[in-house]
Amino acid sequence: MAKDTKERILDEALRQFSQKGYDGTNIRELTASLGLVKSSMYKHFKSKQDIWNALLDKMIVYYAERFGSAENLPPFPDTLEGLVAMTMKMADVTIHDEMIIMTRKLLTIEQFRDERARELATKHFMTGLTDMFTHIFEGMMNKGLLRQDDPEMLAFAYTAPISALIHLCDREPDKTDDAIAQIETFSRHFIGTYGVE
Amino acid sequence: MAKDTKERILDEALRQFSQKGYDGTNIRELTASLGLVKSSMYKHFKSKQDIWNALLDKMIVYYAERFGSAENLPPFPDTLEGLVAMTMKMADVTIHDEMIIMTRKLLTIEQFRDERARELATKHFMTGLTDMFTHIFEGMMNKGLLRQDDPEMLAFAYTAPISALIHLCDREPDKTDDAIAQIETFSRHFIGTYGVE
DNA sequence: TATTATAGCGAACGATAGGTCACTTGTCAA
DNA sequence: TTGACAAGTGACCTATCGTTCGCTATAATA
Repeated sequence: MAKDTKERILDEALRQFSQKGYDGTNIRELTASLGLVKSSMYKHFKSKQDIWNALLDKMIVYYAERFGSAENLPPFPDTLEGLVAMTMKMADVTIHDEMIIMTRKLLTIEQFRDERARELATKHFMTGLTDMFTHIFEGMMNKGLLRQDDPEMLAFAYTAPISALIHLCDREPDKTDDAIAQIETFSRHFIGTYGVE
Repeated sequence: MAKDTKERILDEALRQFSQKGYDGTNIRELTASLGLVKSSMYKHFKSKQDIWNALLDKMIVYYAERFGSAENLPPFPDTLEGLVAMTMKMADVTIHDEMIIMTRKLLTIEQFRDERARELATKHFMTGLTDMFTHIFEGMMNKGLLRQDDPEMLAFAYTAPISALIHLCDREPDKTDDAIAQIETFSRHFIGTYGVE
């Protein structure tokens, strides 16, 4: 039950920080959401800032485990339709998984005030996606599925619009269905342009 | 001198809100930056929230004047190189103009907590750019400069990556030069793909 | 010149923030 | 059975927040 509370505090902190920001979140509300009183928090963390630090540590570890190693990369699609399918699968997860949504919101909100949040934001929103798809597109070009081109440029041209639509879902959840449809349309347009055959 | 102070408060509020967020900004520091004491602010605004409201009013008016009317649209480029030039000109302004940068940061930070900030964010970051380039690409397709295609899709595919690089500059100003170079490379790659001849 | 509105000031307000501390409770090992 | 420790509680501290108020200096108006 002990470590559980520490984890529950971190979970609730992610929830509230991502909604109201670090400054807009107060310990009393945070702990009250867990059925605790604010002083209880200090049995698990030294300070509010300490919660923030632990939360970012956790996010960094999670990101490294999830996207940092080559083993966790998705397999290269062997058809153009496979690329669409893989894209839609990834989009669906990243758009609907509440934890991932909150992480993205948090990084978006706090990127200008916290150094590590800034670094993670660039990884999450730009380089991570580009790197992943650079590899995928390299593989697909070698298999003759994609027109020969600069794979990194194509990866960027592919992921940036999708990323923009994901951010739109974070901002306006009502538009989620539209955005997902747009992602698929965009993906098909992309393979229509760069796909072979 | 009277209205001047009111404007100066709004300017400084934009500066501090965009750096530290609404909650992270306090009236004492804000007014002190203008050589005033905090109570003087209340001669010009009813409350802190009132500053926020006035600031968003101003931003909405500014955006409508700048991008809302057809007259202020840039002229259609009549060469592919003209598209690159126009893109780089717009990117240069939007990346280096401090007021625009602060506006973008503010909308990024506060988009999840303020309804009007959310709406403006979607306009600034998505629909505004897409709409503008949809028109431009329609014109260029009619002139035979761009391959016949869905102009809205192309506009989205063109502006989203550029927008992502602009956001990167906001987050990591050190990478500004790289990002600008990337925008040009991307723009040329785009006309290489969709340009005629 | 007398009057009035404006804009600034400093002191003070209540509310709330993060944080500390002495205390209680429950668990488990010695 | 007892002692130690972890986890939770409520009272309390200090700092700071946004806000109000009475005062003053100035400048425009009548």
